[in-house]
Amino acid sequence: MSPKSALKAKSEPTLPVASSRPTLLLAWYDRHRRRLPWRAAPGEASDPYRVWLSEIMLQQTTVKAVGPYFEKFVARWPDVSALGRASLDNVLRMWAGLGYYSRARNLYACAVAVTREHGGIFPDTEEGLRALPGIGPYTAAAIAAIAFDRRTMPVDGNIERVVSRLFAVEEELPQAKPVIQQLAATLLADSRAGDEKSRAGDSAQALMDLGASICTPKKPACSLCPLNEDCVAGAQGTPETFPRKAPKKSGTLRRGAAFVVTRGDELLVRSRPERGLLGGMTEVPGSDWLAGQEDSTAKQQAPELKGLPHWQRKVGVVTHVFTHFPLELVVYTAKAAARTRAPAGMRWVPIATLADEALPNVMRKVIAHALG
DNA sequence: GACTCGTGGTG
DNA sequence: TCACCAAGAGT
Repeated sequence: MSPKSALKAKSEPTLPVASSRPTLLLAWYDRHRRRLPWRAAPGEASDPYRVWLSEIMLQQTTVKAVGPYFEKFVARWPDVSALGRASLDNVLRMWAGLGYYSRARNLYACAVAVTREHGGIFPDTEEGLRALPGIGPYTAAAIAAIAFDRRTMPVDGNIERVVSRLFAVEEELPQAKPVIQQLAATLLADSRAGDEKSRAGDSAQALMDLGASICTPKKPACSLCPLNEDCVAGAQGTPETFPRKAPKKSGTLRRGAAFVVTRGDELLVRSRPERGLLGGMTEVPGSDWLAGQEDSTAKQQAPELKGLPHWQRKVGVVTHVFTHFPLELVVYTAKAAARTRAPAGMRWVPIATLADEALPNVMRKVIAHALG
């Protein structure tokens, strides 16, 4: 303990330690923490592999959506070396439906790197973690704190919201990120000398649990909040107006056509380019997806399929909303003769095994619309 | 710093 | 309904 803090402690002997925000936060967490599949039991060491896997899956994705995927992954690949020995195709198939598919590619690349370059052991520092594929500033800090008890504060959307309310940060996001990062770090409990744990991971997860269950985007339950007493936005009665941010523009509608061609009990599919939207995932052939495109224009774009007779347009359209644009697809179906060969770059797959394909949800919608 | 990148839930 | 949001990263 430094002379300065010793002096402070002596001059303010009546200030109860338990009233500090970090302490209140941890006390609340010990009572109300969520039980999640990737969390170690209280007092037990957490598995860096499970922490890493969950953090990647949880990027921009809800706890509820991640649950089944996490269980599937750890059942099939119980450690990072097992995942590193898998194939990218199998990883993409297991990831299908969870979204943001570049995460799956980076997940696999990271597992290979840890297996081959780090002997199957994750780096235990923020810097070392940050150098791995798919691990950015947030995830590096989260793993360092949760898995290795490094005294650092990861800042995600939850923590941005909690902190911006607690201190009534008027600056808009994303400009406010550095300020929020600094303020968030003040919520870490002090490191004690010797064998005392910093509990940085618990502090971070406490803020996330708080953001998920009490300090919610809309209608926060301030009366249940352990930090209610010194929340500036709460005192102002305006917690919902934080964090400040500029309104985002919605994307322009794009249209396209999709062609569902069957050959008996098989379906014609192809793989999308490795980079870009739905990179590397399976799709049925179709037109480009363009703003202002007419359905009749979209239908022209299938030169490889021109030979097929009896095209039938399904009534209605399939709609899907991506992060930055909504999409409308018209669906055409055709039946190919028994021994029709797949055009270059395409292949026939049994309809019965479509569930095992790396099919993004928008394609599942298209196929269901066509065949259902 | 501004875009790109999925999907499902919410009020 | 629809805008917003969710344990963000890569370019």
